[in-house]
Amino acid sequence: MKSDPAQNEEIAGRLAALSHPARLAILNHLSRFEGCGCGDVVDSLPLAQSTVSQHLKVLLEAGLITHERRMPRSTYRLNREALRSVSRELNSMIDECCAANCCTSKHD
Amino acid sequence: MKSDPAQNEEIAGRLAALSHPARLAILNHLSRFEGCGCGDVVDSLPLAQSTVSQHLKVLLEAGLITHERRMPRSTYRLNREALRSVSRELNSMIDECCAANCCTSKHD
DNA sequence: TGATTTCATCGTAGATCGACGATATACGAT
DNA sequence: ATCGTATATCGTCGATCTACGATGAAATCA
Repeated sequence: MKSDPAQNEEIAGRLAALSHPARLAILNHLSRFEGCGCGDVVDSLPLAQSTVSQHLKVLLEAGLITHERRMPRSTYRLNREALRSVSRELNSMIDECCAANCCTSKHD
Repeated sequence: MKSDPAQNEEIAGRLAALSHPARLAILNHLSRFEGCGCGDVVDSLPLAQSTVSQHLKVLLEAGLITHERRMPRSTYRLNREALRSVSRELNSMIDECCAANCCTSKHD
């Protein structure tokens, strides 16, 4: 129930990976076209190939997607388990915040 | 069910407010000590007063906390409704991603 | 072999973030 | 009126983010 700095850091990191519209759009695209390559994603967004590749890297490093580098076409897939896990973590953190019947009101 | 760019932008914005360990710690603190002022938060974190004030502003602008500017001590409170709403939004977005039985696999 | 396709990475420029100290503001108390 | 406390805002600096074009590597195709 304590606010663990390390845990905050971890959750914040995962949320950071999610906090960019392009990355959300990429996740959305991957959810509809399982196993598509970088180029497919590029076609679905108004961004340069290198930019999309960067965003994919961010998502990959956050563990939210997986990567199969089978040239020439590499495939990206959602890591649904990880996504659900982030969602659950945020949920429980917020639940704790909301449930906490603030034992002590410091001033009032 | 479409990936709406505007909606992505909005969710991403809220998540961005949450994606910093100090801000999570602040929310946590506020959940335990309802209605405390900036100084109280400062005492609970290894950050300068101006920095904490900044973070509070970010949370405020994201609508995740409320502010009652009753000088000399202003009070910040969690906006539990907004927090739950963010959590729910992320949840449903991820649910959609996970549920989507990717109709078409572009290549395989 | 050489050309093409697909993708990752590098280098870079501009924008934004995160932190701080210093300063300004608002108010209560003396 | 002045002082002290609590807080917000400003200015700044370094670090990180976001975007791009250019380049490099890997595999397939001609």
